[in-house]
Parts: sequence; C-alpha cells; structure tokens
Amino acid sequence: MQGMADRNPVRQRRARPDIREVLLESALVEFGAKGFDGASTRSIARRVEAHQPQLNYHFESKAALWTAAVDYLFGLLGEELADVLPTEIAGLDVSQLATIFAGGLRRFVGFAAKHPELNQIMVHEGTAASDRLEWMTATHVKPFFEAIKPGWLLLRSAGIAAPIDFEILYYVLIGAASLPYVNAPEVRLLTGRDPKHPDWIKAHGDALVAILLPGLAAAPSG
Amino acid sequence: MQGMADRNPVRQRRARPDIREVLLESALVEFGAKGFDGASTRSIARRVEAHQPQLNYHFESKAALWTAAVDYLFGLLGEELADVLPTEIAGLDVSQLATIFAGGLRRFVGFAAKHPELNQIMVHEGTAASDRLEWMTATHVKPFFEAIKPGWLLLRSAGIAAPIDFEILYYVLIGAASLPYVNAPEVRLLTGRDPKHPDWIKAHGDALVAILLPGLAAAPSG
DNA sequence: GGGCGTCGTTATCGATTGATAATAACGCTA
DNA sequence: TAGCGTTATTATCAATCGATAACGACGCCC
Repeated sequence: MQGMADRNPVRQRRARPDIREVLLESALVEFGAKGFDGASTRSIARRVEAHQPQLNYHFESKAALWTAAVDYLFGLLGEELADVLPTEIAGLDVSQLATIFAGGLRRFVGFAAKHPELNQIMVHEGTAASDRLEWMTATHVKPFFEAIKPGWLLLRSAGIAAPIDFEILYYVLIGAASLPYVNAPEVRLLTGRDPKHPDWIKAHGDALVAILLPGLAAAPSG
Repeated sequence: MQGMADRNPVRQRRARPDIREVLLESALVEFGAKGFDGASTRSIARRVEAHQPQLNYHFESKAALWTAAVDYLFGLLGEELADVLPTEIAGLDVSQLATIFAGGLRRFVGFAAKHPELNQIMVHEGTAASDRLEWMTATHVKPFFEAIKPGWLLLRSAGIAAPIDFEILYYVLIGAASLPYVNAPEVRLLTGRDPKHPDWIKAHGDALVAILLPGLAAAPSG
C-alpha cells in the first residue's frame, strides 16, 4: 500500500438525487444576472459545487439548459396567475373582474420580486433578434399576452382601466412592474433601499393598481 | 512586375477621419443588443467594416470603449432634458412646472425610442453587481435621479403627480417609458407593430402623462 | 522629395468558452 | 457478491475571446 499511496488518488464522488433541480436553479440565477452569453457553464456549475460536464449530461447543451430554465419559470408564473386567465373569469361582472385584476397585478409584482430571473431573462433576450427570442415569444409570451387581453379590454371599456392601447399598456405594465427587481443591484446602489423588502413590494403594487386601474374606487389591498 | 505579382500582395488601406465616432456608435448598438459580455470586439468592428485591433488603438480596452459609449449616451440625454433640471425650474409656479414635466416625460419617451441603447445598456448592467454598474450609477444615474426628484416632490404635494414614493416612481417611470424600445425585437414578434413608429411613441407618451400626472387636466400634447 | 509620425492591417498570443471522450465510483439486481 | 447501468469526475478538444506585436501605407512638414 505504501508505494501507490498518493498517486492515482481515490476519487471523491458526490451524488445528489436532486442535482437536476440544483443545476437548473443555478442556471436561472446566472442567466438572469449575466444573460445567455455572459453566463458560463463553468460558473453555473461552480456556484452549486458541481462540475461543468454535468450540465451537458443532465441537459443536452447550454441552449437546452436555457430552454429548460425558461420553461420552468413560465410554469411558476402560470400557477401564480391561474385565476386571471379567460376561462376563470368568463361569468364574472365587471366589478368582480376589476378586483381579480387588481389582485393579479399585485401578485405579478410579488412574483417579479420573488423570481426576478424571469423578467431578467426576458429583457436580456428581448434586446436582439435570435432563435431563443422567437421560441420564447411564440411559446410563452404570446399566450400570456393574449390571455390577459380580453379582461383588460373589458375593464377599459367599463372606464375602470386607464384608456391605453393594449399593446402599449402591456409593455408599460411589464416594465413598471418588473424593473426594480430586474435591476435590484442598481436600486440598492442608487437608493440605498432593498426592493425585495415587503414594504417596497406592497407600496409598488398599490402604486400600479392606482395608476393602471384608476376607476377602482378604494382598492382593498389585502 | 510579373514575378512578384501575387505574393506579398499590396495592402488595401481605408482611412476614415471619423473612425472614432464610427466605432463608438457601432459599440453602442452591440453593447445595447448583446450586453458587455455578449458583444465581441470583432463584431463591433465588423459591422462597420473595420478591424478589431482598431478598437484597442482608438480606445484603451473593451472596458474603456464601453465607458466612452455610456458617457456619450448620457451626454445626449442631458441635452434632451436640460430644461427639466432644477436650475431651470427654480422660479416657476406649480402649473408651469407640471407642463414642463409633462413635456420632459414625452421627450424622455422619444429619447428612449431614438436611442434605445442607453436603456438597453442600463438594464443589462443593472442585473448584476459590477465595477461598471457602480461607476455608471455614481457618475450618471444618481445625478439624473437627484435632478428630477425635487420637481416630482413638488408636483406630488400639489396633487398633480400620482401619490407614489419617489424611489418607486423612478423605476416605474423608467421601466414603463423604456421597455418597448429596449425590447423592440420582442415587440415586433409579439404584436406585429413597430414601437419606433411615431404613432406608437405619441400614444405611449400620452399614456404615461395621463397615468403619472393625473392632476394635469387636459394634457396639451403638441 | 526624404524622413517621420499616425494609424490601418495582419498575425498571433494566452485565456476562456462549450462540448465530449475517457475513466471510475456507486447502487441496484440477479 | 458479481456484474452492470448510471453518473460523477478528470482531461482535453477546437473555437473564440481581448490584447498586442509586427509591419506597412499614407500624409504632413522641412
């Protein structure tokens, strides 16, 4: 045993049954913070003490990993906003619809604060045409966009929602609701405040309801 | 002449007196579209038919090129919004201030449409802490942030501006005003419309004035 | 018009990237 | 417990990155 003591050393092996999820969540954070090109597969692996080739084993490629991350995030968003979808609001009157939309808006703000990676990835990808952008828009963004459209149009014609083109409103809403969390590092440098603090999130949701649904009398903010 | 005809071929040389500006504007576009890491110095040079080492000759490094690009863009923004700065609005009454702010808001929307690279770069950088973000925030963003603060506070206490925390309002405003242009490629895929079209920009500016300055009676939209 | 300074062009450097082949540790089943 | 399938680990590949050295074309000045 002496002679072969330190050459061909024993390999340490670390098995984690949840390694796929661990790698996926690390990828979310890195893709959100640095963009697809800026995130390296080595840094994604390193931040969860894994090895870079594990990414190619558990996912097919960096691009497939990105796709899995985006699928996962939009799945979470869909769960969060299920009650605002057209099928759920079919029989409601306008007043009930307004209350549901206000609640959905507040929850969207909460989601953007809790999972900033989704809007970070969207804004990184949206700046340049690419196959990734085309896929993400057709697969996830467009259905979401179309799902909230009828409710908004109804509230607008009832004088509750602000009189704004839906396409413009959509970007005003997404931009206004997500930027503090997308750019949280900048917010901390600029204001000294933490946008993830419950007080910020609450005030932010209240503000968006007030300016986008001005016809909703005294918004109950539960 | 025959024997040495095609070996050691004559070098073509292209001199452009404005090469610095040409490279700088190419860098703006690439940094805005792909972020600092995603933009390669070769692609910046190639899109204006220049060579990659010219960037290191005319600028010190990729980082210095990025700095020069950001300086240039904030210079343009400062020119565009000079009349909204505190020194220019010192003696005005609240009604005049409201009109000036509404105009400034519309011009900010126009600027974001004309020079989307500024907000693209800001949103790319703001997603992760870095020396670049610290420098940009301290040098350019903070002065801008502080400059519009007193005017907003005055309008808010006069009941003209929406009753929102200034720090939150700032991000609501920037996000709502810039996202359609930051993510113009996505807008085209999602809506089929061009956010750079004058009709979109006009409607967008009107919408922001309406929701952020609700106390401004019938906004003259010249 | 000869010399020199500026700067465009080419070639190449070491570092890092995503991907993959080679090896080996572990768990399950027979 | 022997064998095998799964997958963690190591090593390495070609491609691309930013940077720089080497070379040469051009314009200006004396």
